[in-house]
Amino acid sequence: MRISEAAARSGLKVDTIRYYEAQRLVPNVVRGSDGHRRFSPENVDWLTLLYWLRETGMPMKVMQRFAALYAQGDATILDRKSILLDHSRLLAKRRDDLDRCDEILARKLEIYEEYLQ
Amino acid sequence: MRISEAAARSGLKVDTIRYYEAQRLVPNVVRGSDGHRRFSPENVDWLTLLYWLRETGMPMKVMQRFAALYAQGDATILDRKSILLDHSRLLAKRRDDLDRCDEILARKLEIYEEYLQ
DNA sequence: TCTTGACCTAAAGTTACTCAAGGCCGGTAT
DNA sequence: ATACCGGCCTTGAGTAACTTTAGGTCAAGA
Repeated sequence: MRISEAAARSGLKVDTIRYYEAQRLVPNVVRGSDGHRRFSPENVDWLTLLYWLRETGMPMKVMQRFAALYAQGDATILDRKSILLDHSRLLAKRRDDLDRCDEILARKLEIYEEYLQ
Repeated sequence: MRISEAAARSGLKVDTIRYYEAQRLVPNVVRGSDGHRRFSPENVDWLTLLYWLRETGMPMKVMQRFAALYAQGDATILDRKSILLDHSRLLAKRRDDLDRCDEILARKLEIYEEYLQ
């Protein structure tokens, strides 16, 4: 499929996909005879994963390492697993941050209410 | 107190505090006779709030609006309240994103396990 | 007295996009 | 046939939010 559809399906913007490809984050993207990118379902799966990893704060450098491993095939699955497990610990930390921030907001809003009534 | 202590207490870096002040995000910071910044407990409270708002993804522009209102005093509490309520909706969205990402990671890890055993 | 450490400013550098300029190409309306 | 449109292409500049660097002041300790 073409880039606009890959964007719609993955969540990433067209520009971001091109940028990610230039940064070697998206292996195996082939071109049609017109020079346009053609995305396979596997490509789109990968882009979708990148979208969620970025959305939840994985740094570019880690994504690059992850993509390099992915490009090397199944022999790197153990390494990729450990990257995803690390990221899942980061998700837990972020959830804690959200809880902490919620508390702080609740306290502030309480103080505002005192002023308001 | 001095800037390094304000940084330690708020969570922000020294450099970020200076940058935020330059961006008018931190009202009422006074200087000592040596030209150094002096932070009151109220300043530090404010910085801590900024730290958590940033940490949970509030854009700079919103922080600027929020800080401008804060600088104008109690008459703006209703507006500030609505900014914090908006942000708290954003927190909910982010929690959903984390859950969605967790699911995706779990599926990937499951696939990896199949390869690994 | 000399140096160390914490502070200061202004300006350049970095990250991760994002947008703009300019161009190619296939399809459709005139 | 030709004019125009939308979607793709590349390169390069622009942006946001810091972060680092360069260069300087000043008080206190060895």
